[in-house]
Formats: sequence, structure tokens, C-alpha cells
Amino acid sequence: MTAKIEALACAVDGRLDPCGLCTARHLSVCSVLADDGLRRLSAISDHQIFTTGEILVREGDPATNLFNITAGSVRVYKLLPDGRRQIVGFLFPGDFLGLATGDRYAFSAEALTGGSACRFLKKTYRRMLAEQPDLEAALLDRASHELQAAHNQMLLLGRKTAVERLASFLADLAARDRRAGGPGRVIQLPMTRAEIADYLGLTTETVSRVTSRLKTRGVIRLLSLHSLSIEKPAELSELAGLDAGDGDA
Amino acid sequence: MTAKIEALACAVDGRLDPCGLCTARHLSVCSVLADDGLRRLSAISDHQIFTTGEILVREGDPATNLFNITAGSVRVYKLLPDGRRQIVGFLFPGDFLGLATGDRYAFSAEALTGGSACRFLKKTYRRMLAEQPDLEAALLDRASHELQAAHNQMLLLGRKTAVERLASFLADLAARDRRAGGPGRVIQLPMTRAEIADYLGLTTETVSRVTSRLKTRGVIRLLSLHSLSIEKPAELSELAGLDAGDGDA
DNA sequence: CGCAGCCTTGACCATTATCAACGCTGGTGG
DNA sequence: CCACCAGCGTTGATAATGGTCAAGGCTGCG
Repeated sequence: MTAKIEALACAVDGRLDPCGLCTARHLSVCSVLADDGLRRLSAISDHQIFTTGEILVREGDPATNLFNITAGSVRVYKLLPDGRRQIVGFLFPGDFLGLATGDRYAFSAEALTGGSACRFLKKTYRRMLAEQPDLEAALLDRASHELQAAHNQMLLLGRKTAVERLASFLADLAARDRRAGGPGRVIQLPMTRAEIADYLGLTTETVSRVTSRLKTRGVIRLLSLHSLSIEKPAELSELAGLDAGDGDA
Repeated sequence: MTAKIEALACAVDGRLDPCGLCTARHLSVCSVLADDGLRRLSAISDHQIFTTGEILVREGDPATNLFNITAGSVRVYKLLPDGRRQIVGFLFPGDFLGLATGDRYAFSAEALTGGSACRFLKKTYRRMLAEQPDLEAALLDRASHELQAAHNQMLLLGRKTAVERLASFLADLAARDRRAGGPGRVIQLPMTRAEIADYLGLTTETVSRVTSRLKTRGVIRLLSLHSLSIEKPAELSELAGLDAGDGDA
């Protein structure tokens, strides 16, 4: 709520990554912009530092801002009136927040960990889009990927068992790590079990039980509560339903 | 598979809707195009007539075509290796097929009923996009709406009960009818119970049972197997979790 | 060191899936 | 024109997956 905004900390000197502090240029939609485009983008963006639990966006509020996450992690979720929660995505550096937005936010977003984001006024951003067709194309591309990811998640939520859901989740995180240049064996889990549960359409207890079962089977090894290593990647993706879909040994 | 393609039946004389037969201009992304844009669009599109059960797109195939549905209805779905199916959407006239597409289709699409579509080669379409920034903006807008719809469906699949799912589904169809200018009281269900089930993450039996319960409660009235009328719209949206989320009388 | 919050595990339960039988409906061929 | 058949839909009985409730353990911070 009371975010520390460093207005125009995003000023850029032409060579640097956008946003000054922003280390995610190569990951983000900014990557399509030439230097002068970056400079113009910087002129209309704030750099926002957020702390754990801070609310970036609240469902139902007028959609004034868009964000490009540059550090930390964020959960995006929807609520039912009685409090049931569905997390529709976790965001990491380079991810864009606000694509699926009309006049009002249709989701809430909260910081999972401390971090930072480039924040744009939607209005100015729109103008920017019109001037930078490349940027628009990049966003369309990104929206298309997000839509694909959403479809996959619908398959997971609608048709997969608890084990398959958790295995898919871990396999996804591993793939993400690999895409970011990591080995994809050790996974960081910045979120709690409850958040994993709300992402996978399960309860905390089930997430915990299934995790234990995977551990017992030797598929994963817990390094700490918030990091684990994948001991049997092949078995994991089998359990995830990527291969045979029947992973019972 | 053996679609009847009327190549260049989409030729347009400047005043007419695109695609000649296409009656969905005002619904579709075409609506942003001026007449000369339409003419150019027509030049790169086929008009495809499809019959019930015909496959428009197969998951895993190279993504060569994009479609603008002009008549009939289509189911878009994903499969698990063992045959479990998740329908990620039903398409109706004016809907666009292929936004969530990379090099290969990540979904399959089959005709639910007979109908027709404007079919574009992705390659030429890309070029068209570059020439028509308005079209790109319209697609981004549409992608954004689809993403929102996908998030809603994730909430439904992950957190709603069977009754809430069916009520949400019916309320959505009613809203769609209202948006299309209808009264939103009588709903057409071109799909089978099995397809509704695969869309809502349930089984045929559960869909049938829940439908019966809604009928007994007097919330809906079955006019035939494939059309019903909503007798108590307020109660329906309450059951859908749009209001109090607890609709037990 | 103690407390609070998170995680794990266990016992039991509920919702929904599965299995099975039957009814309806629409199309086809005698 | 009627009867049959196939496919879809409905309903019932039973079972299983995952949820709920509850207790206890771990961990990290004050």
C-alpha cells in the first residue's frame, strides 16, 4: 500500500538497462526497444520497491498502472466472496503484470518476497504503444504465451490428480530455471504451501502429503522448506502427465 | 479434415462485410479495419465451411492457420496422454481462433456444429498485422479479454463446487447472449453433456445430476436437451458465486 | 527461550468419480 | 410407417480422492 516509489529512478542514460536498477531488460518486453525507445519508456515509468506482502494491485480497483517485475516475486490471484482463493500465477523478474486488464483490475497482486518493478501509467503506456509498434507486437506475443500457460493450467486444474498437479508445478519451475540459464535441478519455492495449494486447486494438507510422497519415492529431496532438488527428473515429468501420464511404478 | 475451402470466396466489394458470407464483422477483429484494410485482409483469407465434428486444428501440428469464426460453434481442447480432456473454450461467431499459438498448436479445435470461418495463413497475417497497427491493437485487446476469461475459468476449476461451476457456465452463456443483443433468458447448448463436463472439470453424470437439481429448484427449465430457459436469474448468479457465494436456501 | 506461524501427519468425512442399468430420442432401413 | 438401434442422457449404488478437523512438530524471530 505505502509503496516506496522512486520517481524517475528509472531514468536511463542510453546504454544502461531501463529503470536504472532494472536488471531484467533482456527478459522483459523492454528488450524490443531501441535506446531512444528505452529513454522514452523510462520517462513515463516509476521504479517501485515493494516489501513482502505488499499489495500492488487490488481486484476491482481502477486499472491505472501496469508493472514490469524487475526483482522479487509476486502472486496474482482472484477471490470468491467467501474467501476461497485461486492464484492464477506467480510472477518473477521479467514478467509483465497487467496484460489481462480492462478498466478495472480483475485480479489482485501481492508481493511474495521483497522486490521491485517498473510501474507505468496505463494511459501514457497506451500512447507509448501507439508510437512503438514493436512493443505492441512484443506484448501480443507475450499475451499469447500467457494464454497458452493459462490453458495448461486449466488442463491441470480440471483434469489432473493431486500428484500430477504438484509434479507439473515442480517441472514448470524447473523448466523456468533452465530457461533462465540455471541447471533446473534445484528449485526455489518463495511461496508457502498454502500458496502452492491455492495455485494448484488443492489444500495445504494435500500439498504437504503429496510432497512427502514424492520425497519418500526419492523423486525429490527437500533442501529446506523453500528449496528442493529434483532427484529423478524423468519420473517427475512422467508423473506430471507430460509423458505416459501413468507414473505408478 | 477434408474441409471444403472456398478460396477467395472472401473477396469483398468494399461495402460488404469481409469474407462475403461473413456476417460477423461487427463482432470480430475485422471491425477495426477500414474498407481498404478489409479488402486486403480478404485477399489473404479463405472461407472455410466446416461440418459437425470436423477438425480445424490438431494439437502439435505446425501452426499455419488462424481462424475467425463466422458461423457455427467450435470446441477448443487439450488432451492428456491417457485421453482425459479439458475443453479450454467454446467459440461462437466473431471469436478468434489461434491467438494462443506459437510454432505449433497447443490445442485442438473441432466443430461442435456446422459453420464457417475465415482462414488466414499465419505468415501473411503477420505481414498484415505489421501494416495495420489498429488490427494489432484490437488483437491485443482481445487477447487481454481472453486472458481474463481464462483466469475466471481457473478460479472456477480450482475453487468452485459442481453447482457453482454449472451455474457460472449458464450465467456466462446468458451474458454472452445479452451481449449479442438477446434477452439472456433462453440459452442454446450446442454442446453435449460430456463437453460441458470436460469444460467444467466434471463428469457427464455430475453435470446431469446438477442440472436436475437446478431444474427441481426451479432455477432453470429445460426446453429441450439443447436449450433451456433461466427462470430465476438472481438465484443463478448467486449460485455462480458472483454474489454471496453461498446460495443454499 | 518462548512464541507465532507454518508445516506435517493422522483420523474421519464429503463431494464427486466410477460403475451400472435404464430411458429417451433421432435416424435408418425394412 | 413402424421398429430397431446407437448414442446420449438420467438416475442409482458404491468407491475413492481429496477436504476437513485436529493435534503436534519445526523454524525463525523477537
